[in-house]
Amino acid sequence: MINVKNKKLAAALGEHIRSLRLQKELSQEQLAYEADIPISQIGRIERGEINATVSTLFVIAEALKTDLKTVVDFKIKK
Amino acid sequence: MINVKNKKLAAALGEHIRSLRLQKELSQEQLAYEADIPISQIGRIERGEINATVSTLFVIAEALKTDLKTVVDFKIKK
DNA sequence: TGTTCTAAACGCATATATGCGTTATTTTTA
DNA sequence: TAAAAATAACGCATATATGCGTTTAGAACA
Repeated sequence: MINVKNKKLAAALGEHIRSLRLQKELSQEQLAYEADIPISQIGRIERGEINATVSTLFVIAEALKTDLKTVVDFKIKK
Repeated sequence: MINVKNKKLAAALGEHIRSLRLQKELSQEQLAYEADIPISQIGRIERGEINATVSTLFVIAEALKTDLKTVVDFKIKK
C-alpha cells in the first residue's frame, strides 16, 4: 500500500474493527477462529497495513455477530 | 475467486452498486472517471467477478456521493 | 446501413491481499 | 519477578485485485 489516502482509510477501518472486537471481548485469536481466517490477517487489518477485501470484512462481520454496514461505519481522520 | 460464498457476495455487491449507479444516472465510464479508477474495474465489480477492496469501494462511494455504509447495504441471495 | 453509446470480455503486467508459518515484543496476570 | 496470554512483526508462496489497454457485442438512433 503506497497511497496515503488508502493508508488512512485502512488505519481508520482497523481501529474501528479493533474497537468492535474489544466490545465483544474477543481476542484476535478468537475472532480469527470464528471468522475462519488467519490471525495474522486480523492483526494486519487492525494495524491498518492492508486494504481488506469485502469478503474478508464480511466474515469478520459475521464473526462479530454484526453486519457489513456496522463494520464500515467509521470516520476517517484527516 | 474460487469460493462459492465469495462469488455470491461479490454478485450481490455488484448488483447493488449497479443499482446505485443507475439511480444516479451515471454510465460505468462516468463513475469510473469520478472515482478515478479504470472502467474495467467498475465492470468487473458490477459483474461480481472480483472481491473489491475497501479502498476501491470507498472511492466508488465518494463518486456516487454517498458513503461506504450505503455501498455495502445489500442482501445476499441464498 | 452506418454511427454512437454502453457494457462485456478479453489479455497482460504489477501490486498486494491472503494463507500459513515462526519468532519477538508487549501486556496481563499469578 | 516469572509465567502466560495477546499482539506485533517477520518471511514466504500463492491467489487475486488493480491498472491499462484492445476487441467484441448489443442497443439506440440517425
